[in-house]
Amino acid sequence: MSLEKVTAIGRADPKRGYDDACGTAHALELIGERWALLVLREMMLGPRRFSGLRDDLPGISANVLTQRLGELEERGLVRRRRLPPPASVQVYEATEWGLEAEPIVQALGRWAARSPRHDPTLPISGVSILLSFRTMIDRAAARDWDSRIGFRFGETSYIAHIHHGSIDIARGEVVGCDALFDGEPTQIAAIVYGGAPLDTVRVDGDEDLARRFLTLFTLPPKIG
Amino acid sequence: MSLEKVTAIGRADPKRGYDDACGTAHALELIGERWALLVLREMMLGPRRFSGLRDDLPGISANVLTQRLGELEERGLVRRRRLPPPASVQVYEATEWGLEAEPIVQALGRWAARSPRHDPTLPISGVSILLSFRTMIDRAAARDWDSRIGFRFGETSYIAHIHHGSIDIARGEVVGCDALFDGEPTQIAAIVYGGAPLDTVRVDGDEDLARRFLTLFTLPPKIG
DNA sequence: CCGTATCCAATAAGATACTG
DNA sequence: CAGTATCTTATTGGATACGG
Repeated sequence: MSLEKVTAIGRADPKRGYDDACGTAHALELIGERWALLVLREMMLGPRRFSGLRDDLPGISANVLTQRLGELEERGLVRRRRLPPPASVQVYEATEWGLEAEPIVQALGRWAARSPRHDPTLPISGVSILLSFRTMIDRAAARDWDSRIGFRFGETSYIAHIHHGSIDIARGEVVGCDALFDGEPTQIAAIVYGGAPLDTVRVDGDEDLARRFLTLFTLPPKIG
Repeated sequence: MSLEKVTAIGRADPKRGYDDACGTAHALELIGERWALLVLREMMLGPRRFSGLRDDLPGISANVLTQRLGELEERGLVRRRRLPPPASVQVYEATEWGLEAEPIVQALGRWAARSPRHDPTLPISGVSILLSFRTMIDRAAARDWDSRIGFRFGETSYIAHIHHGSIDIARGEVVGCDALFDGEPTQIAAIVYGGAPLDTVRVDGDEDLARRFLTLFTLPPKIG
């Protein structure tokens, strides 16, 4: 009894708390561990499998991913679900509350984009680049849009619906799109944010629309 | 079997980066270390001294505070300044860009306030409770306000100016206030967010106004 | 292929004592 | 007061091995 209790109190409950009523401090107890928020980010556009998470989080080790998933689940941010047969695979999905953390992801991203050290040529995941669109969209420029842009990143595809200055993103088949990008997320990022030429990815449909789409996203000015 | 140098080279350059172009990941490289964001938070309402930071971050050790301050300075979020004689003390202040991290602090705080594990009776710093007012103010309820509320927390005092649904906060002498609170930040938090009685702190000036002020801040509903 | 568990080396954090 | 230095503990990441 005593051995179990000690371990539970000393480590499991608040792993290493801040003893601070401030909501910010509590948030850091929930999602402040290394990798935790990035794991949650990867679930922002739908459930993910273990290996997908691992692939899109370069550098995370399997045991750390297991541990983070367990913590996020225990804290109510992530749910583990087994898909019905014949798929029968296990997936991890963000809970309602977990999805509500997107403003945190956005605030961090918007702020860090001004960093002189930010390197937009590093690899980036499909979820990240699409979420960055939601963060960086120029609402004024997109005010009169009503278009569907598809993205195919290997196995997984998404549709972005731009309308009334904002952008909805859903995972799903790329049907009924006005334009379709097919390529590596990192290439798309290089084009949108790094000014790279469009020819490193495949574009189907209305290419002019695709070009104009890419101009809807602009990084804030660097500091200095 | 394995080469010793490989690991050393592989991780020497970026201390322990995420190798991810996503802005969120970069933000975590800048302010994701333990304590870093809370140190920055304490500077959101003006420069702070080493010992003040230490006092308001219960549990941080001196060496970790030293290290975080050095990292935040090196990354351009914090500046070290020596006040002119006769004060001649060293203070740490957030840079412009550091101050721009306040939306991150707010997003985290707003989100975590819905946590079932959040304990508003823990100790809280003066800066934290005042920043929480900025996060939690009911803009509709404060729309027609134009009042100055003073706060005296030991040595340090602040004036909050509520007007047009928002709230400006500045450190400084509590002159020209319509009401003044004098007490422990933790007590104020218990009153505002925990429904504790008003009599644990001293209130000067318009007590009715002070009471109405306290109702301007409401926590979002808990999840469940 | 999907995870989980275990062992090990490298870091980061915490506690405490100490110095200008 | 404002930090350093030092020692101990905890966490992380990598490799690997193991069961479904």
